[in-house]
Amino acid sequence: MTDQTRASQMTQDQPDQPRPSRRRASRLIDIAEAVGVHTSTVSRVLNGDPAQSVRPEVYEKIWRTARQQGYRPNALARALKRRRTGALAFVIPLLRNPIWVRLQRGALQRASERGYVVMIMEEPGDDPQPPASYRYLVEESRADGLLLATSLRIPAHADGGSLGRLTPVPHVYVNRRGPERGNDVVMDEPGAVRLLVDHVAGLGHRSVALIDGPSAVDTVHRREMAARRICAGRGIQLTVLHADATEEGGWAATQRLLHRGAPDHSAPDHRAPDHRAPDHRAPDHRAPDHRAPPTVCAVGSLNQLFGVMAALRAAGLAVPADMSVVSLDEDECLAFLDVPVTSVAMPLAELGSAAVDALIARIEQGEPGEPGEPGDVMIREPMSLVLRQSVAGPPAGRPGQRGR
Amino acid sequence: MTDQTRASQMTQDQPDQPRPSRRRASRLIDIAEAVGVHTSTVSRVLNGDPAQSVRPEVYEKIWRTARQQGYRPNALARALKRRRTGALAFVIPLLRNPIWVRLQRGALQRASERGYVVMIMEEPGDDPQPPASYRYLVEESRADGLLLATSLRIPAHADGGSLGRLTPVPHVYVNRRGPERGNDVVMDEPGAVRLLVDHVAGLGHRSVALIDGPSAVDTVHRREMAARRICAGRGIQLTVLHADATEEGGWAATQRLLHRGAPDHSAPDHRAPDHRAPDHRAPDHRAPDHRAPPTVCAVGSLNQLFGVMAALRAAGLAVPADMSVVSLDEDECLAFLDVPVTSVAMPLAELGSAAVDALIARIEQGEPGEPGEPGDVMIREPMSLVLRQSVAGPPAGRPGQRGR
DNA sequence: CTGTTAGCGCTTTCAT
DNA sequence: ATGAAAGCGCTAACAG
Repeated sequence: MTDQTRASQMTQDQPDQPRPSRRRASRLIDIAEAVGVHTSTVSRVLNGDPAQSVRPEVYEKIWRTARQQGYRPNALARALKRRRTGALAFVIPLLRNPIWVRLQRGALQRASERGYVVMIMEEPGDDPQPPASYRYLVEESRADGLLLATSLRIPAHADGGSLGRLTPVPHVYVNRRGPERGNDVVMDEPGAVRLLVDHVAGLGHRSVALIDGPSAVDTVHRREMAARRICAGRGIQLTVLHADATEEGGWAATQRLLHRGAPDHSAPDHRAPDHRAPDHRAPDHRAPDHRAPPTVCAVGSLNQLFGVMAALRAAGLAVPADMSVVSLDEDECLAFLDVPVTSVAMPLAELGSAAVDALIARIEQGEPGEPGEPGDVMIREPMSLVLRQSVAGPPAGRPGQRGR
Repeated sequence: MTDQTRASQMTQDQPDQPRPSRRRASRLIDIAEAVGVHTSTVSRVLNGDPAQSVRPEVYEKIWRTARQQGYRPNALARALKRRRTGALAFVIPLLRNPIWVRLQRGALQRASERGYVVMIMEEPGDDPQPPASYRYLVEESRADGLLLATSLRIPAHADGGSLGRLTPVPHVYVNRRGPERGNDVVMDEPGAVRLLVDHVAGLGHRSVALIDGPSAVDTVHRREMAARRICAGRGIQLTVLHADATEEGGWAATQRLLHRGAPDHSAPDHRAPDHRAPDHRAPDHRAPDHRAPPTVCAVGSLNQLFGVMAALRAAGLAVPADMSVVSLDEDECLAFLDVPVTSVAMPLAELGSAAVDALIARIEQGEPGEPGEPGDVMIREPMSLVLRQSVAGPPAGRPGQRGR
């Protein structure tokens, strides 16, 4: 079949050298013939079919020849027959954020334990697709189900259940909530926020700022809601600032925060070293703001954190003397910054592994919806505060206040 | 087949609700029947078989029904028949390093342009497997070929060509050189080193240190060789320090560098903030070292860079006044560090995309080796120096020297 | 121009 | 305890 190809290549020297063996992979039938039994027997033996037993001698012989022929079941043929590929697709928004790395690792690990392979797809950064646009992976039988960590918080109406229409596509939303209930695997964001707030409240802080990604991102939204509730309950003032989940974004948000309540816009041009810092949110319509200025910045992502620290530094604010900082994203590098940054470490690997379990449950149960309803899962693994040097009590003498 | 499963779930209320349609995906034969032609005709039309034409009316009708049935070719069946899966496997060592992220992006992008999907596999960090251990992906027909970026520099003898034995497995080494020649896709590391050395040499530096990963990593090895050659050629002293490609490693290597030639080991305990800093290399047997102390640190990876900066800071050395620093890994966050760090930006995305092209060439040519030999590829895209504030001339008055 | 025929490699009743 | 037969969904000769 590939004769023309081969022919065009054979007109070469060394025509008698041991030609790169073109022998194709060993098949079930090769073993069957070698052993002198039928393929179905080989199949049963190799798959450890518990139903019936085989004569110990054939059993032995089959395994032996399989091993010596280096037999590998053809995943394609098997999948075609079994109607199951043994692959999961994991759709990730922006590979650059380290949280996905950890999450991925947990997922990969667990999937392989359960006999699945994971194919990772990166959502094109420029135009985020709705989750339904990954249906094709299942419809084309490339994967049995979808792990969705797409960037946008999916409005209930927009994509409402279209993922499970027609051919029901097994899927779970990872670290996000999808439009329909019952397919979400998330962490305890409120718990993380509470840990953080309790920590700084205990130190005497009375006003905190939360700098996080766009509120269209579900995690961000959940953190914001939790923060509002918790701070209200503890009588702590909260200022929320949304910005891109980038260094730039963190920088810009911090600028906004620092210039809050400062009606003179004549502040020196605090710009990021070699970038422009576009202001993404509509101008703060409640400015000038007379609330107590925050003495703590909680930052939603590592990337933003770099921008926040830089902006604080540029404004001449010392951390933690003038401003405490906490990252909601743990990373090894935090320990090595000029001011080592305290963070909340989330159970990311557990999230990844739980998501895989949840997805496999949906795949293997066959019929979706209804009874035995898998339901949403919230990772119960405890998060922890990684104490470093970016948090202290509020600036001396003015608990909860900070001078200009 | 899934009857028992389903049955156990049917004993529920709402037995009359529009049960989640179990209709399975539309097949070729469904379209054929709807249109009233044979499946082969449908197949030809849908695949745009250039050989023959069809009556425009059937052509139209086929496309129309295909679209309205939401037809998706079953990748499994197709692959089984065509003996090609349309998938590539990308084996990556440690997802945490940002360079793989960029590389991945380039690869994903290009692969999808060429009609392939990429499944990413992460090599278990603890015990790196030899590349040959990923053969199974091809042998089981899960992928058509392998993009290998495994962590270890493969000794020529160890794995000698075993990847192409028996069933020849199409593969390329990405950013690495494999045991056999002809399957490597790499960047111009010497060029990067030259760019860096020329830059600092032009500023008057005469002694530079290269802090990089373990020399078992191929990139590291190539950079070291290039650095030795180039520095020798320019009369510049070079000190090479290997350490783990982590923050810890960078910290430890810097310690070693700073204590070089200081026979008194009574130096204060410069330890990383909250880690131990194990010394990985055998003690420097040529100590005490009387060469001119380096006035520039070139750092091989972003993770190490954090450790290097921290160690310099802890030692009371100002950057760039006392020591210039250059990262061989560009990343947005470098612009936001307390001292923004100059770096060499490598064409990572191009590398990823070139690797995909190279692999596809090997896959589609059928017969490996011999004529039309694809050969190694070196990415020609230019790298560039991203100038920030971590580089200055050598400490005043002592060109190329630095005080203790 | 289009239908027939034969599988790809494997699993799975159903016989024996 | 094992073989026969059917078929997953698609493609590719080869006929007409």
